[in-house]
Amino acid sequence: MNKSVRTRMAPSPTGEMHVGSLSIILKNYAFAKKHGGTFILRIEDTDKVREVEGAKDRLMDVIHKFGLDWDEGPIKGGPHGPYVQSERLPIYTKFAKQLVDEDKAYYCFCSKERLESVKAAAIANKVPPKYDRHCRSLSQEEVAAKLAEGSEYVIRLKVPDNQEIKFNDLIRGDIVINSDIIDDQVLLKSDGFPTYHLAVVIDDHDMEITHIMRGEEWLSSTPKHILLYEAFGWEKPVFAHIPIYLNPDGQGKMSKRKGDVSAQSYLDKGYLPEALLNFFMILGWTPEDQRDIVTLEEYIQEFDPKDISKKSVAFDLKKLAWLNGVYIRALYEKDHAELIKRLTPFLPTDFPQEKLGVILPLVYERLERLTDMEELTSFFYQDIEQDKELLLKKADVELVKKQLTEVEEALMSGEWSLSHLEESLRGIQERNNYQKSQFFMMVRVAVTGKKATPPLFETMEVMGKDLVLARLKQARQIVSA
RNA sequence: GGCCCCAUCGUCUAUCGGUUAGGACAUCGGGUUUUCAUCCCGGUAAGCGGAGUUCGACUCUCCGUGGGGUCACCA
Repeated sequence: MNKSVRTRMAPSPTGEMHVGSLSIILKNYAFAKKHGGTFILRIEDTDKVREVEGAKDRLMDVIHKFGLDWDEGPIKGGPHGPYVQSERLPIYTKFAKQLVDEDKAYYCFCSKERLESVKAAAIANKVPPKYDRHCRSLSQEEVAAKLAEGSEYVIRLKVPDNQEIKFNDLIRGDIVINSDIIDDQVLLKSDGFPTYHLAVVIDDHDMEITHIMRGEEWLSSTPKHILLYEAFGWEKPVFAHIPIYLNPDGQGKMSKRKGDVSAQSYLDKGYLPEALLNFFMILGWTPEDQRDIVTLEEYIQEFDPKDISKKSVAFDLKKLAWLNGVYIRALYEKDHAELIKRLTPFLPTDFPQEKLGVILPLVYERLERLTDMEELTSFFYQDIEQDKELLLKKADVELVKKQLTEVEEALMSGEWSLSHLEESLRGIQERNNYQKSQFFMMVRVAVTGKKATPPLFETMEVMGKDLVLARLKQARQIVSA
């Protein structure tokens, strides 16, 4: 292709960034980068009723948090601005009027009430609800009169009768739809704002978008856009409708009812942005060699939208969790300091920061999410309560008391080192021929209060002599009680 | 319901007419180990159904069935 690739993502500031939207941003971004093209961010804020305060900034903020960025768009600007639709109103009005002048669109003065009753009647008669084109046949004089008296109006597209509308989708191939099922679409709303359909077509053309990669939910409105491109006589971009994410159980598109849908919420839950990105990459697309771990750079090289799977995919949380663990372990190996930095916001306020460096090596490979850190390490700095039943598992009171006393005495003296700890405890176990699993598990529970912990000796070393001795004493009291 | 899209292990996928249908996650079992985790090894598990086309269909066609999307002065 000789025309430089230009892709875009156009979120609407009506809520938080959806994981599906972010995934589509990733694809548009990667495709543009792969071809040395341009990725554009455009804000589609034409619905003033649903707009949410601050949403626009959070949308942009989240994109940055995932390490992505746009080449043209809000903040950055660019040769095709403004990139916020509410700042482009005159453009839409101009083109809408142009369509009316060319007899490709018309004024409609129908009241909301009339529209409602037309719809209700259609439903009652079990026919597809559709505008009855009441105003399509208004004479020029009638329209002029209505306009003169200041009646509210919208501008609707004159959709042709029984016409085959064809377009090609990069992922699905040729798609043909009969125009009869398309309503005379509202292009310009009575508040003067354009509808999505008018605005996207004008902006995508104006911003010279070459490839539209968007969610599959837009597939059925693409014919409307095709009609508009043809009405304006504009060249059509390449379309690629990307399958949507289904709930983890595979039932229906992702909904708040069944889990988190905002990209930010996954960050908040301790997923690494790069792990999430990797997850988006391999959900519905596989690299040639079928590997699961793909970096952004590799993705840019290898990704091709035409290879995206056609089917909607379940948002498999299990795989995400696995991927996140892989990324946490890799980050630890690569850059301790960076992992510590990422972990910090997830630590409780009483966490002993100065000990993080020695605690982390003990637990990092047990972290599936950054939020796991608290649960995994709380016994290092918070009071614990040992379970008597657990302490006495596979042994009786007298034996456990004896064992605890022996351990206490052994650790009282000598230097506090890993080798000393190991020699002492192993010595006690071997000399008395204690059952390994019983003895070490008992000590583990006594010292940490937990059945599952990092390696015992290392853990005790990091805890320090005072704490360990105190815990042993506490355990002895609980057993005796 | 109309229209559109889709259909291989539980999940995500490989296969692009001829394979013992492969991989990853999950799951199960084993090894390493004082627990958990990591790591290593192994197992269970799939072509929705029915007609065609073909020497031969998971793969092509059609019809069912199932799933998803969409039918606003929302995007």
